[in-house]
Amino acid sequence: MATLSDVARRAGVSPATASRVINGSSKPVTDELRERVLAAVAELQYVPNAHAQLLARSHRSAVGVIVHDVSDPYFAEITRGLQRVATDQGRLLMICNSYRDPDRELEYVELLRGHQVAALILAGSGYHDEAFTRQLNEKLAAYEATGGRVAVIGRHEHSGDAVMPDNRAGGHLAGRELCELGHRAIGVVAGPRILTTTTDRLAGLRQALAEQGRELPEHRIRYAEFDRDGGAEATARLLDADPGLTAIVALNDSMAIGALATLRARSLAVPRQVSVVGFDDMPIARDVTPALTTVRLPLVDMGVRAMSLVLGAEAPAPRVEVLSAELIRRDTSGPAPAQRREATTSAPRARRADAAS
Amino acid sequence: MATLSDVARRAGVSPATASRVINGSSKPVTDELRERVLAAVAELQYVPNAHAQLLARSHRSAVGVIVHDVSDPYFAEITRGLQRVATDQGRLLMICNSYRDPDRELEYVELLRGHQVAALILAGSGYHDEAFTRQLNEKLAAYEATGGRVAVIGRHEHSGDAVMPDNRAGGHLAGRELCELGHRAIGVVAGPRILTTTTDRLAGLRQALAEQGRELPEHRIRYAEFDRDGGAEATARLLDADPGLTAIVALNDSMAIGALATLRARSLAVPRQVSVVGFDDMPIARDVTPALTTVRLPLVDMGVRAMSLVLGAEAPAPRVEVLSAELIRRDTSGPAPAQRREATTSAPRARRADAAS
DNA sequence: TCCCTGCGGGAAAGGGCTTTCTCTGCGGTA
DNA sequence: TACCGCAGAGAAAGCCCTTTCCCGCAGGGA
Repeated sequence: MATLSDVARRAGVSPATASRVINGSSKPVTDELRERVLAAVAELQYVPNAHAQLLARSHRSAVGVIVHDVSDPYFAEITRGLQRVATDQGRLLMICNSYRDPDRELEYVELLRGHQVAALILAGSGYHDEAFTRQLNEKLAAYEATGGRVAVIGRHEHSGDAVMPDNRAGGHLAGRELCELGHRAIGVVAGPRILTTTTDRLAGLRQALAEQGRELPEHRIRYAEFDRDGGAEATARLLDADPGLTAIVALNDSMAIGALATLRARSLAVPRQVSVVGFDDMPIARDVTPALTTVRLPLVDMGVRAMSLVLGAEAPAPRVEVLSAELIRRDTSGPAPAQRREATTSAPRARRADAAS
Repeated sequence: MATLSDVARRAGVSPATASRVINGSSKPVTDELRERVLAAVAELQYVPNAHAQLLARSHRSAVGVIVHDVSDPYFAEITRGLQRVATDQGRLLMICNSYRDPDRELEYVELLRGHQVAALILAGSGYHDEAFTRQLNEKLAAYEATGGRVAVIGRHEHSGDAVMPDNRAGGHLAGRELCELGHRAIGVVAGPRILTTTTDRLAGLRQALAEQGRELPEHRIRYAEFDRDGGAEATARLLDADPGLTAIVALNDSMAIGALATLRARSLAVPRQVSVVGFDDMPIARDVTPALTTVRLPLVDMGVRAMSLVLGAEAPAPRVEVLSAELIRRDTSGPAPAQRREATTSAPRARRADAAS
């Protein structure tokens, strides 16, 4: 690899001058020397060693991002928002997938810190895990102590600024909608219970039911992976245990798609026999058939805000921005079938007649 | 930020010793000193400066990857394959999204070279653009000349090893299937014509029709962006121009999903009135309704192979691995409706009666 | 007893770049 | 003419690590 001094030698100038030409320094250089340097760069196909540069100018310009998985639409959208702002400001993003592994999350914080990022953004649910939360907080605090900026998206329990989708309100929206449609036997296809996102959404849902004097018994909840297959499987378990269900809330859209797959496999008509409500409003939600009723979160905006917070002026105290959820009515939700309402027992098909309550 | 010498000073040892402890060097260090160093590291929350490390050990270990967009399922799957191999070998991946902007692609090659990556992988279609292709090739050659390894996925026109999905055979598969189902009025929803992927797939399709003595007239092809909205829009244009179409081939699954949306909006039954065949077999293909008939490409495997090539032994000459495509029959394809076959003119609805040929 | 060996540790030389500081030579003012 | 100031170029001091080379010392063989 050609180095700067190779270029300088070839151009017959000092490395200092070469550097100035290459970086468009404010220090003036005569046109003749400039030309010579540029020519040498072209001839040698010179590319500056980024590590050496980064080391020399102790600049911190890149921003580190830790997400569950960029190719998961939820995070893809958030990342889009992050990128938009970062690009505007000429910042490079270093994106890391934690695949929801707490240890990996911790490692990535170190890694990114080691890479001298100017700021750190963690997106994705927090964990109900005291020890881990404390550890992560220590690391983040240490990073902030050295001038690093931190923002989290969708997790409240950490130091630094936070952008929070209103998961609880979203859960409430879904619950209220189904209640108003007359559903009483509502099952929930939930993500891992260790995630705060799961419990927050569940809490909102529970509250909506409570307002109608109902409750959400634990046996009507199935926890599984937060993805399509998890949703399919949880739905199957739910239906096996309680065939009288008239509605299913999936705690994210991927799971909802899995739920629809299971319902289709069992020839249950959506929404005539069973309604389905998702969560997140990922782009694909409108393209499944029937189009998915879901709770929309302003994902791109969440990314934009987080990045703005972290690149903007420092605040005396951590800021929290809550972004609200919105119900998007499409075609997977409809009135509860009269004859199926509140099929309280759980024997096979037969008992769909007893309209309870 | 604490530095290595801070740690060393605090532990009362030399930086050399501190470094050895921290990196688990082969050189032995007495337990007592080791303890002291480790304690100092913990107290100072020391994290080595990655740039300094990378500069000091001139090790090239990371691998650069340039894709269109990681959150596009096509590339997400490929990336999964790349990751798998890279992780196994303890390599870090630097992933860059070019968003199909040739200039950005060129920039990223430089950027990654500047970051001293051990290898470079470019995934995604090539361009029909001589000037660009030449430029990129020069850059890649310069990189290879300094010991860098290069592999491309899905583009043939560059130096370095190549992993090629058999786009042409895939197009042929789709075309033959539709011919066998009796379709004669076949429209194509294509990606940008500047992409070699588009033209390769189209060529295969054309060949399949030619084998049946048919041809694919240019007016039955609509070029648009390689995404859902592009597919929806192209389908609309296609249908406007030629309402007698009984089948649509979309040149990737995202476009196929857009096509399904347009068909649904126009109340055209799939596959009864119109068949649809996609391309790629992204995960979502099985979850749309009707489930998408498509041409499967071994995306993950493509990633695995490319990374293996690039991290494996160097070959005297560039290698090319061609991976074959496979037709996946699902529910969007069916026999051509008898009365709609080969509606050759293009006036409005009325002429669906003339069953030609 | 002397020399050699080997081990644990430190000094110091990079690695490639940026940037401050220094130096030279020129034009302009007193 | 003598001096000042400044523009343009280079020398050199870092930036933070890794790693080679070297040194001192203790133990073992002759």
